Amino acid sequence: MEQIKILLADDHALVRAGISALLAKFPNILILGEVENGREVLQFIKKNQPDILLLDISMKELNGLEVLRRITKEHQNVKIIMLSMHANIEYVIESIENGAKGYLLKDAAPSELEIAINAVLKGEIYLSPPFSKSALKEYLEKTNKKSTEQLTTRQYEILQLIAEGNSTKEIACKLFISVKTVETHRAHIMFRLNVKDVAGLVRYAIYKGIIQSDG
Amino acid sequence: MEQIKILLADDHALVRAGISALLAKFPNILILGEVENGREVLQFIKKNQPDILLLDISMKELNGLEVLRRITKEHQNVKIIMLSMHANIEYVIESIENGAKGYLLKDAAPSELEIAINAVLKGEIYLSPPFSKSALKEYLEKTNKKSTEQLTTRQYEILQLIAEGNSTKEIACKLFISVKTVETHRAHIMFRLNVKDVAGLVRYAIYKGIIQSDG
DNA sequence: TTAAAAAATCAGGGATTCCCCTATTTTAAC
DNA sequence: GTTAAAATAGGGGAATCCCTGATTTTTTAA
Repeated sequence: MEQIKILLADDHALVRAGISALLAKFPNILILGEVENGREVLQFIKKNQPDILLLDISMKELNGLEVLRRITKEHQNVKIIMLSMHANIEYVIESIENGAKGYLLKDAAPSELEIAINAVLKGEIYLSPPFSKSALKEYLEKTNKKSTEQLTTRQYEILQLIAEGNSTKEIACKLFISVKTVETHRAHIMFRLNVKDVAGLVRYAIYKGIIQSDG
Repeated sequence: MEQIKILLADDHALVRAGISALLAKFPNILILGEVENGREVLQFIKKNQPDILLLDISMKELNGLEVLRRITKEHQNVKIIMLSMHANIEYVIESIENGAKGYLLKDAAPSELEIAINAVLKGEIYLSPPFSKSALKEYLEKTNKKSTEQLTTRQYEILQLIAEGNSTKEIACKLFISVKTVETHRAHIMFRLNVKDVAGLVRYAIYKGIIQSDG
């Protein structure tokens, strides 16, 4: 039996070591590496090809969803299972839409780990029990609704600059566009996200992991 | 060698199983039980006497700090080590003041677990490295109340309103003060916190837990 | 391939806010 | 009882925000 190569990403060393210890019980599983934030995931994955990435959502530097978006574009061969303490259906949907093959609650029974890993290796999608059935329904409903909460690359770029604290003028300079254009973009972004002020944009950006609240 | 009896309390089954697996490597450690919330800790401890309680802070039902307060009054023989993902010195101080013998970050290296357990069994107090040395210093400084990064009640109140997305005018109305006063307050707050825009205020507020990025 | 939709660009003008400075009153500290 | 800090507020100019409207480019769909 060939070994399953796994990369484990979680920002809490204890949790990481724990899950590692759990997985060590299975002889056909090999922990290729452990990393503690999103940035390290991207670095690691450039040099190594794990079969499965166990990816915690709440990480510093770059959060899991953000990492997910960046990886799935270029590394389709890596199957990603999200690890999360959030039982929000929104996270599940967002994860699956962005190419994750599984969504595992930290609340889950340890035995689920093995089940999830085997499932995604077979090409299936695995969701922790609270979701499984209802999730897909809601998912289908949402896909018909165009997922309003989606920004274009440009809008995303500008949102990031705003949330980082750049003024309208600074953004205009950096992107070589007019102040007026930046204002229009900001208005569009706010409309899309259903937010009415800059504070809301910053909260959204942090919530989504586009920027970090520290540093 | 006598066995060390441990009770493990954490609301995430995976994490619990992981730490359990880690501890299982030590023959002189016995996991007396695992529980998933504060209420269960209290129930368990009525019937069994672990030597050590590994107590996660963020749990549903009853959170760790609350459990800590209730247990230390009646069960002084149980040594409690807090488990936490929060690196806030405030939590550490609160924990130790309420009778915890240790404060372990989930960020900690797995080897710390053993070190911490041995330390508290000897009657010492163990804190995760980021604190250890600086913690007591900061504690002493705080009791003297200097800390530049401290806001007045009014400033705190206004910071919160700003970060929640209220405009200057809205804040002025809510607090029955002039728009100009709000502006002055905001300037003072920014000076204190060394930030230069509203985005920075929002990031700070989220970082400090004054507001949440969701909801 | 062409027509339609969406995205990206920019502007005018008025309301609002921001920024720097100054200033008074109230409250705390020593 | 003097000093220091906090809370209050104003003037004035620069910058930003908000709404409407518009052009060009790109993407999507028929």
